[in-house]
Amino acid sequence: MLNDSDKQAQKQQKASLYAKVADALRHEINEGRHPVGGLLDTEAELARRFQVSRHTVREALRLLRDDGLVSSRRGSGTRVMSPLVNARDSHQVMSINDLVMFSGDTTFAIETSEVVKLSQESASLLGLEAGQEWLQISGLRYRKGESLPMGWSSYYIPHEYAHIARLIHRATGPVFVLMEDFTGYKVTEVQQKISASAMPRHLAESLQTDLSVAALMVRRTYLTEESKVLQVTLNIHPADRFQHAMTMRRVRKG
Amino acid sequence: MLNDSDKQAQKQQKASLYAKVADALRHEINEGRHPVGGLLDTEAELARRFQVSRHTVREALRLLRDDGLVSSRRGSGTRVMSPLVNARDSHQVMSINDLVMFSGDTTFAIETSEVVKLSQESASLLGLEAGQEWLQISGLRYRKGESLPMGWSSYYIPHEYAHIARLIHRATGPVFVLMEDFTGYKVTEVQQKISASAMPRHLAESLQTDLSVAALMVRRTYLTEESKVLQVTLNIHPADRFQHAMTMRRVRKG
DNA sequence: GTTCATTTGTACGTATGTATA
DNA sequence: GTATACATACGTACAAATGAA
Repeated sequence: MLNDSDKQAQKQQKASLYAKVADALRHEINEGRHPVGGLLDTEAELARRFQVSRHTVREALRLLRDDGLVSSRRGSGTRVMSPLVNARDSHQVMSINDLVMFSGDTTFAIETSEVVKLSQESASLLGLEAGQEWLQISGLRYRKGESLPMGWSSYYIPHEYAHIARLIHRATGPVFVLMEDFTGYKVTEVQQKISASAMPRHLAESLQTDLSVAALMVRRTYLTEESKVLQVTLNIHPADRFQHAMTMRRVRKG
Repeated sequence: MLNDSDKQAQKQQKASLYAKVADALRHEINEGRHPVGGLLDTEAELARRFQVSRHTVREALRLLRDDGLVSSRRGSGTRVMSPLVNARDSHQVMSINDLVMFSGDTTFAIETSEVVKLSQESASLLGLEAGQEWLQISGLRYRKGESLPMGWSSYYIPHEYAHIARLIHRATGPVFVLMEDFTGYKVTEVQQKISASAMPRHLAESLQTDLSVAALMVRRTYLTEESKVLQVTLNIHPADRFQHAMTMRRVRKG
């Protein structure tokens, strides 16, 4: 049986050069040799010190950046991040099972596609401003092979992008990916709100359900870096046909 | 005002070369030009096609890999991932607003604390096996300063750890942290299921609500690395008093 | 089972662009 | 404006894994 330092040594021996450099720097940072908030040695200095090329140093620093341990800025340098921020356990990584719902598992039967002016009521439901115009695409969503719809989906898209409506018909992946592709914006934040309510009267018939069944409402707002709303989706499900599942995992450290 | 393609073009013009290559490939994949599960062109081919160096192609592919869109294997090639798996949401970092709920914001008024044998019904609700014995701690949860309860909370803990019940009374942070501390296990995974239902008859009175109001049910299962269930919590909220909010953010690099 | 061409991974060198101080 | 430091991009070479002959 190998002890820890043996194991570590063995590990280091097999590791790539940039991984060794990264481990060395990680160790130095953890030991407090580089003050938090301070600048790390420059890439050129590190290359000299470890007797490797700058390329190798950059690959090593990339690993540390991916771990949130350091942060680099062009012209400035590479800074050691606060351990409060890095801490790896503080951010948990989740796989969002139900976003998968929007790919191959389900089909979306579009019923309406039109530009609408938001009423006070629907605006508050969507978290948008009343009176604004949005492209609204609505329809029933079915699980593959099932005849009862799993819910009613509505997409709201800024009316200036109304022309991508036709693309959504043959879309395979999530719609917001299409939106990113065609607007040039990048979604950096998704806000999700899940609530319960009574079954909306006007949907009971299409959903082939009873007004006594509760509804699960899932609203997602897709925001760009500049906080522009690129898309809002609202999904309304009969309580007995859908539940929102999610798994959070502690990130394992390298 | 710029139209879409102008904006996209402008954005592309400012972007780095490898970002442009990545965007082009992303676009091709989204359009279905590269079959899912199939091999992408080799790095050398892409370099020739885009008239860039292999280095630039590799940087572009790195972006796509980070997004989970493709996956590379030495000796084999670069494969287009299933859209079920990719969708880049696989690594998103979320701040779980509602887990905060269990700390300072709210108070928990314990009403019952006893070891129960799970009925078939409650077992299926909890995702546990019927007939097993669990410590059940239940009570009303209040927001600070409010007189109406925001919901009914139940904690289920393996009966062999029943002695930590008394600790929960004065607990400040999340209960599962206590559990980790006293069992020596570490929670590596939390499964969450959110569903809607009718208001359970036996809770309407304590919650001071009406049977006509729907209920939002949030179940969390805390698992150790060995998939041992360390804790299950079930929260039942009147639809008008609670909604589950969550924010997902793309991890920023650099 | 071995050999061999293919393909990605690692590592080096060099040069230039661009943001920062 | 100038020097510095990271970012981008070109090139080359070899290592290691893969898969087919």
